[in-house]
Amino acid sequence: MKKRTTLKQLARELDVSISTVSKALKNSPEISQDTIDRVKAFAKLLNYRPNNIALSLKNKKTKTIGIIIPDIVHHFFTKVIKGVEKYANSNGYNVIVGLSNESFSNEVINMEMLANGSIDGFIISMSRETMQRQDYQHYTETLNEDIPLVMFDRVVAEIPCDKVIVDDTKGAEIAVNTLINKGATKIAILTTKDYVSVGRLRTKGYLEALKNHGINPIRDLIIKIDDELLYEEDHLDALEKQVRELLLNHTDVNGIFAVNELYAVVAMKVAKEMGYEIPNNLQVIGFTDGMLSKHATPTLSTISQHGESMGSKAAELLIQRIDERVNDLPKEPTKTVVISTNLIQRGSTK
Amino acid sequence: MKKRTTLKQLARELDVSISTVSKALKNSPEISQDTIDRVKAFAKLLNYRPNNIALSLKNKKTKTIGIIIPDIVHHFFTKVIKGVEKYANSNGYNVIVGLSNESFSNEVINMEMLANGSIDGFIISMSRETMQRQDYQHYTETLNEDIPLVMFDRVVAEIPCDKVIVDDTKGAEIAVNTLINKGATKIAILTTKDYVSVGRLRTKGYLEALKNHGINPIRDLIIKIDDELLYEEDHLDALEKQVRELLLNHTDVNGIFAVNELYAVVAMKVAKEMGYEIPNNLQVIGFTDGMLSKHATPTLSTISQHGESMGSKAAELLIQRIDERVNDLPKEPTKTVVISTNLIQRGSTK
DNA sequence: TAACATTACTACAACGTTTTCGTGTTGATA
DNA sequence: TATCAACACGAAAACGTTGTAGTAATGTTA
Repeated sequence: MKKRTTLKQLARELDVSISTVSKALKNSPEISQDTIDRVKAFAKLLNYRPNNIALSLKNKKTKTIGIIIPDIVHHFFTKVIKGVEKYANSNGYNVIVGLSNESFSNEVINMEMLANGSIDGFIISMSRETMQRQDYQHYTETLNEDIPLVMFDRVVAEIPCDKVIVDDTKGAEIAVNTLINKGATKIAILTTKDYVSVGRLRTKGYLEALKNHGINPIRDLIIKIDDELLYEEDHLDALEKQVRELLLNHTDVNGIFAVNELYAVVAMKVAKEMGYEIPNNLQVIGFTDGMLSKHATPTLSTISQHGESMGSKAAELLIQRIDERVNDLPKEPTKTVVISTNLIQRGSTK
Repeated sequence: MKKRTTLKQLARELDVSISTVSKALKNSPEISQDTIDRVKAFAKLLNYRPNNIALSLKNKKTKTIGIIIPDIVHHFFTKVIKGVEKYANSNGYNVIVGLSNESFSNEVINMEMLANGSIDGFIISMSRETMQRQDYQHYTETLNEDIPLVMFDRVVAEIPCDKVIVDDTKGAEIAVNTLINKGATKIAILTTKDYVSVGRLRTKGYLEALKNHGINPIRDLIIKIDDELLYEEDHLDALEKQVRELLLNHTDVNGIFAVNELYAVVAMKVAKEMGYEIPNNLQVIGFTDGMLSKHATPTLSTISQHGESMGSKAAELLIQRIDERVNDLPKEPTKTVVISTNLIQRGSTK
């Protein structure tokens, strides 16, 4: 195995000490200009570059942050990664990605793998299974070990750390308000089971909007979908069936709010098949702005989540914590940053 | 800053040497069962875990692989990452993701950042700009430094390294053959500029299929799209315009082969607006199987690229090379693995 | 000319591991 | 009782850096 150029090699060949080489490369005033020049020239010749690992060991920081997400084949998370990368890179940090695949044990394993000194801090969105089990021990342990942690989107109040979320409730409210203002009178919601925090909050927003307009919620119009494996396999059939039943039993539904893009698109598909005309007699709004929204027919109006901003913000918060830790600064109280949502109007609303 | 438990601390508190602690934790026969038990109990108590960075330094390997891709907000790349992660993780490797954003300099910077010992090897798909400039110096340098490199999808013959590709030509041929067999007689192709290798190869397959069926290619039907920023911003207008012109000037086009999903979906949209009925008087096939294909109306028939398989395979090849290097094994000649494509029939073909 | 500064370097410890090579204490054997 | 394993452990080097604390060889000052 060929070995990379090290200070030691340079020192030996130039017949000076390792310290001298190190200092020369850093333009230390302790070293004569002559020597500096010689060392630098030779270092360039051998294409010397300092070994990051050695530096990490010495400095006790890796300049790497770990991001753990439930699924990478998902536009929102991908946007977040992009935001994290951007901010991290421009601050000299690298990004390690860990995928939990919505599984609790994968999440734990991934975190343990990285918590052994490989990273300076975590950015995490909880896996579905973790939310279900409500087992947050691995987060607590991480914090106990004084490894900074920032949660985003799927967060949980019990963990005392910085968080980045969107105002799910407010976003949902805006969506439903919009539907109402545009004439929808009977609005259904496609949401997730309650253990998914974002689904729960968005449902709350839906209910509040109805209430503010004096509309009584109807149990039948609140469809809580079991989204196990939804994105991975083609388990869309169940979803389609539920939407079909909804529209059969309540033919006068004229508004649908879906807590994600996929539900909205599937709902539009089913509705179209059943003869509904979107947006004429049925208006639809989704949540999260991705590829599907832009290219569906009709194009889908959505509440945009600004994933990239969330990512940058999370990275910013994390790096602040890292600095705080490294420089032994007093600990700021934990923050929760709310990224504002906004409605992107497209073809699925009037 | 709170410090993690180290061997030294354990040693001091247990009043034995560091070596003893290290060996005890590894069940060395040199150490008495008594001591082993004591050490282990105490280590568990203090939640000791070995410092990865120190191990990396000592072992001269990081158990981390770097993957550099042009864009993460892209279903195909995301699938590849998933495949890489899966294989890597189950072999004890972590994955660092670097985004070039289709920019040459970003690619170079990212690689340099990681080549300083942070990773054991690279998995790369070239940025568009790199393909344009045909400047491969950073790849060559990486290989010269004996850092293993595996390229996928967007590869280039000049670089002597393992590669994972799909048979773009064959895939395109299958697509066009299918269109012809299903009755299409005048088939257009939406492709990229020639410097994008995959576009060039897929165009080649298109031409071969036509030739095999005795159909003369028509220059006007070969639309080479300048896809700068296509995915990032809404520069779809230009694309739409080109498709519209095509369909206006050649109203009898009854088949379209698009070298990616997005082109296909946009083409379908424009065609529908112009009154074409898909698949009755216009059939469409795309390349790459993503979210859009599954949820477009009609659903899009595509040549599947099997991104996840490509990722796993790339990871496998890379880890083999790493082992080869670490164990000073003789170097195998470089391989190019071709992942077979297949047609997924959906609603856009008869 | 003795005391002291300045210059231009080198030695060494430290970061946290692993591993090789000791070494002192037992108990058994001749 | 001297010799020698076997046992249980420790010292030290190595991985590649950085930074502190020396240290010679000059030059400057009183």
